[in-house]
Amino acid sequence: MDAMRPSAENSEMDIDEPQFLHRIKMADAKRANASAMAADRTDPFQNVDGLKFVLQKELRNSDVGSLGRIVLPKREAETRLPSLVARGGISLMMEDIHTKQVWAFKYRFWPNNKSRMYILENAGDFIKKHGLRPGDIIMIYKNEEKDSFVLLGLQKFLLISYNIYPEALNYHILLINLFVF
DNA sequence: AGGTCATGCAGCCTA
DNA sequence: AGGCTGCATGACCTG
Repeated sequence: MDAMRPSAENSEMDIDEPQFLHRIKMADAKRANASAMAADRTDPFQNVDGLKFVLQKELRNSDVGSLGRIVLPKREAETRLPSLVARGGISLMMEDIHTKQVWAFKYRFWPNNKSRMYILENAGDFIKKHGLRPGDIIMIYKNEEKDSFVLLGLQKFLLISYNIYPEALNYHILLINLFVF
């Protein structure tokens, strides 16, 4: 299982290489990595077959712990998920593509200083069922035609459909192949 | 400096 | 007592 996880960055250094060349190389690699990370955060698999990237989250200890709630990134949540007026939030139905199990999550926010924190609640069973751990990634896409969403847990190659309107559940099976790497 | 977010934790609830 | 809810705190990041 750990073999599937990202390995640590290769910091091995070419001893024969002049020091300045090595530094330039490392700086370039760092920049490339940084821009790749930035791209991931905004739109890693942009607009595939009508599915628009909404957000991704690398799961933390507190996300996969016993509380069953996942903190979502604020900017993407506010701009790309349904806006929340009441702090009680909204209920979301999600269908597991493999088991056809339908999960009931709750999307809500907490007041935090003068701002908000956005939370996906009742995620404990989902986390446990699929063995998600710190470092695993979930991603949410939106199907704009159906005004619905897709949720993925990357480490386990899970494909979960998530939508506001329960009648629109079958639309993204083709995505599976995109995430087998 | 101000914002974000991972986690701490008080107080309520339930048994 | 122990778990859960709802927010508070503080480390860290960004501009």
